[in-house]
Amino acid sequence: MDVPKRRAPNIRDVARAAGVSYQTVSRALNDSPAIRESTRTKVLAAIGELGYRPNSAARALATSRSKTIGVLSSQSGLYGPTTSIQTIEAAARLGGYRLSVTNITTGDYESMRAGLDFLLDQSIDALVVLAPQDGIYKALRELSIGVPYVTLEATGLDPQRSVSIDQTHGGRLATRHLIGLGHEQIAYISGPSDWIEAQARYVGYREEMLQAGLQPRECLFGDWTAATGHQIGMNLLKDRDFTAIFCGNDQTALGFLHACRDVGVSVPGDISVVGFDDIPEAAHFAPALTTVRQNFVEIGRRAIALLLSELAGTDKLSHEPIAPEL
Amino acid sequence: MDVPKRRAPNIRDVARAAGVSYQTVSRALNDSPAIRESTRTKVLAAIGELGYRPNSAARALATSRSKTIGVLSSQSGLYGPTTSIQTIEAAARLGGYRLSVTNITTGDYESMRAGLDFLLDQSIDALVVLAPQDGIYKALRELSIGVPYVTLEATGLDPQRSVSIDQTHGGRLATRHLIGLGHEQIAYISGPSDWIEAQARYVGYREEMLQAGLQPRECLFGDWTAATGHQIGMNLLKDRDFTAIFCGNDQTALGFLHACRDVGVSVPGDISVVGFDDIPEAAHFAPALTTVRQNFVEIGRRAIALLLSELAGTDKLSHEPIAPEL
DNA sequence: CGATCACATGTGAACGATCACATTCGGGAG
DNA sequence: CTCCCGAATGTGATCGTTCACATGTGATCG
Repeated sequence: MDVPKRRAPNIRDVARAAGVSYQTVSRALNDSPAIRESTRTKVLAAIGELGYRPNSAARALATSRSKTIGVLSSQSGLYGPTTSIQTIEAAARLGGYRLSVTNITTGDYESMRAGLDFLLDQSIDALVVLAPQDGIYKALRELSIGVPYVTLEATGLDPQRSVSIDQTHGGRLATRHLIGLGHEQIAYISGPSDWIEAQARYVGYREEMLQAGLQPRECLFGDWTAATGHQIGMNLLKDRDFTAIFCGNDQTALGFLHACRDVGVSVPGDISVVGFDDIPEAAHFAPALTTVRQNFVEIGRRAIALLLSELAGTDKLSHEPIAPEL
Repeated sequence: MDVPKRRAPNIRDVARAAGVSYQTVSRALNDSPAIRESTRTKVLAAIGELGYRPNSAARALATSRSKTIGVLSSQSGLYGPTTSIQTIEAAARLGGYRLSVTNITTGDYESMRAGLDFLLDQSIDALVVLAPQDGIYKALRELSIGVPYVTLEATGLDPQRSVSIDQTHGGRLATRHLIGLGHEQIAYISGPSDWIEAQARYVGYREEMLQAGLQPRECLFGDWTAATGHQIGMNLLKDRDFTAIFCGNDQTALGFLHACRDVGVSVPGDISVVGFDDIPEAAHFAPALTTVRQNFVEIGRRAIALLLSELAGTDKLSHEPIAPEL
């Protein structure tokens, strides 16, 4: 019977090879203390010999835990979410969890719901929501999630389950910096209007302006891309009734800088520009960009720490928002 | 018995509610043709009422197909891989598959192997390898994969299972462009030395130089970041024994442009710069960058098409490398 | 020396789906 | 009216693991 059956070895094959019962093998796999060291090594040897890999589906079925964390993410090559997800993935893997990521291309309610539905069909153990748009709370409410979840970068609406950087504070920082340079006419280019954090940054901008006795300007909605930053910039620069600008993210700022070059306006001579995110490229823009750093790694770390501790039944951790820095 | 048990409804609960057998429910779920339309709707109604979701673990166990595609990806906020993965995710979801992504931070053999191991433990149905570094083939060879897989952006070493953009051709395009501008001393900044596609681009550069009767210069290894581009640039510009440079990717080019500003060298007046990738920001650099466009979306699309057709048992599709464009 | 007890191991029954096969039900042909 | 056949539905076994509990095995102690 040396004919290799087309079937992968299972726990009983290992048991037979090791001369023990299948349950003993199971114990060896799960680091049960109730097993003699000698038998454990015997079992592990058999496992190595057969090239046995535990079947995760069977395990998931028996334990009703899939060791999978679902991630709903707004489609975006954006630096922030990407960084956070990578951190989450690494931390999850360390904790024995894998990630199932679903991207949504449009931020509308329908596709959020579809994305969540897709994830919930997968019997995930926990959920990370990195879709910081307005519709998300409605979607989360309507589908009864049934598993622990966190929302990322959606400041404050649901503090118990959200990990975020204090965007309002970030907006104030950026604005204060410009005011400190002596500017009084400060424009603001935002991201899409339905992004929660973009709204929060505007709030920070607004508060800081009012506090300094200055007139906040209207919020110009972009889409986080350099192309839009450029386009809005070209429009703004026609009038040029401002001396400083706060851009919702660094890509937008890059586009704006480009517009300045096109029109022959010098930065920071004629106009001061502040970005947001501190992407690695920002230091190399022309000129180097002043920007607000967000610790996306910390975001990811906390998100996963929160979930894992909840999955392990430990007490909840702290939820204080993370402070950004200039 | 109206007490809601803490247990999620299963297929038998649905069957009971609909007044049919569990097998009939299964048939309704799997769009079996052997079921009357009226019973199907009856079953679907019961499903909706109970909020039943099929248990994917149980299904995976019974069918021995997990509907999961594993992705091994080199850690990178890099534009290319990120874009490809997003495309893959969308296409996979459309085909009913979900993605399990594992990032590796260092490109060494050990962590590749660990990453693959982690994925193979998950009973994946197929594998996408987006880790275009030298060690990957060894790792793939040593772990017997046992499922269909494709490697992405690892030009040509295993044409049957690889989807790639013709990097050599891309390297030639970029170099030819510079030669066409009349340059004779053309430098080259690469990515890390173990990246397969970086090597291929250098080959293209080299071939094109030789063909034009010019002396190719040595390959300077960076790490795809702007910071390194800047640093290498500062070094290079001390001597300034070249009039043009081909940068391995756009971020590197950005860093190099920064170095040029630092030293007071004008681009493209004194030195011509060509990038690679055509990231969305490239058009907004100062000055706007000439770059080689790679169709990362097409890469992702083909990868998933290849895998899905193999999973469905259809014939293999074409494997021609994708041509980049300037 | 035999009862006790902790420790180590083994056995049956889930988990929730699909697969393979058995059964029922109508309706048309002979 | 019977027989047969295909369409629709039902029943037992199975996938590979863990859980709950039963059983065996030494060592300890009076």
